[in-house]
Amino acid sequence: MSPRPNVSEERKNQILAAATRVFTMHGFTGARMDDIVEESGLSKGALYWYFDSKDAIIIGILDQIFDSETTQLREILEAEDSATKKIELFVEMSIKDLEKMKPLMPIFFDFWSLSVRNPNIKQAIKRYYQNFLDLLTPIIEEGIESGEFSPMDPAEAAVALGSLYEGTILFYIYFPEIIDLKTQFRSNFKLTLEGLIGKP
Amino acid sequence: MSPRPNVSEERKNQILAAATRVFTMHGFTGARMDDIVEESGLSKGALYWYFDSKDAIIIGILDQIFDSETTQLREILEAEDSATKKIELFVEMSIKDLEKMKPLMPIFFDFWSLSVRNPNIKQAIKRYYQNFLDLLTPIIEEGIESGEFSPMDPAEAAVALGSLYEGTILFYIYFPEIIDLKTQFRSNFKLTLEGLIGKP
DNA sequence: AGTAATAGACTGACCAGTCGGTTTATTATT
DNA sequence: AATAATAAACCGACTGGTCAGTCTATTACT
Repeated sequence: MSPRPNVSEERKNQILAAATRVFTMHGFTGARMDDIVEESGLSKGALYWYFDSKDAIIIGILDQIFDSETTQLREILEAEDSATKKIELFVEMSIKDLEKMKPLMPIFFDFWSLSVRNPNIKQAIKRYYQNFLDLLTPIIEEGIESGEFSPMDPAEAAVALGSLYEGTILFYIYFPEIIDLKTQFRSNFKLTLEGLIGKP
Repeated sequence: MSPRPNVSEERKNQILAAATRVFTMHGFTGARMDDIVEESGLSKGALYWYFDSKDAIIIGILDQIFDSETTQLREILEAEDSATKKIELFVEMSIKDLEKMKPLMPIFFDFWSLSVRNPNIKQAIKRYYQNFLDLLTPIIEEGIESGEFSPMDPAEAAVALGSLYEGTILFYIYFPEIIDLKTQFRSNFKLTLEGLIGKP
């Protein structure tokens, strides 16, 4: 038995939450471990007790974000709807998620940038996108089989949808005053959905 | 008058070329000024004679890339083609450009990441995307007027095309073994083009 | 002679990670 | 019930190395 109550989970979350705030403000490179120390209300020793390095903290954050994201996405597949309806559901759910993610978006730039040099981070991101594609592909297959969509390569179409998703976020980051995320998102996917359906 | 032959332009290009190579290998943060010194075959004094700071070098690179990019893009507008044809031309030209840009792609992650904290870099990127949108919007307007495309907000559609463009590159970076850039690019834009055209 | 250009040793701020030590809750022993 | 023993959790001063940018000296050309 532990001679002290186990607070590991609580502390880890405390540190990840603090780190997320600090990274949001200063970026990964700009953030100092001492900033996270201060923000978390703990000490340097405590930080390094729970995480081996700055890198380990960022991977912790990534996993946290990605876990919650894909769990929700998976629920769409359960629905007994048409493929078109599922895609629409997916868009609406993404919009909701995006609102929560807004403040985190700048961190993603850092993640992408770090992933070039750090295989662990690269793997984490790849896993996430792969999951994304694995969820969309069967929906499109389904739509083609049912005759809702024109014949096409489902994997390719899934990448198209994913690209649109990520690209829209990118543009939004640079033009938040011009782009209304919800409107733009709906209109982008409406366009592509019509492309999927094709001409009769 | 210069008491020595003017080598400024040559030196600047020499430095930017070296810096591009070094950034590609190590990323912006990971690259040391001494690396660029070595790669350029010059000295630290020479580097700082031509560029005030590391930041100044990155902005130099950005301008170089963006200038060549938008110049080509502008030529499309000169063409006396239908809007559909112009979009197709744009896609084909983008594909050609992309091949050249492939090795530079990881640098863009750094640029995006840096732009969060650095207003100058942010401005440079915004300018580029804005230019991009300004070129696409009139093509779409034209298509709507001529009846080629369904009625829609041209600015919104331009953002959709831009998002697709950037998003596709993003996915390609993570799945180069699965995605064939040319095929994917063509199929993505074909999809959206059909969406633009809409049902009769 | 005068100036643009180049060289590279040096400085000083910065910061990830370490390490010896301290505290605290729990269990074992008297 | 008091005390000792134990191990997890925590603290923060310090180290060692890194690196952008500076500065003084030198070169090469007109």
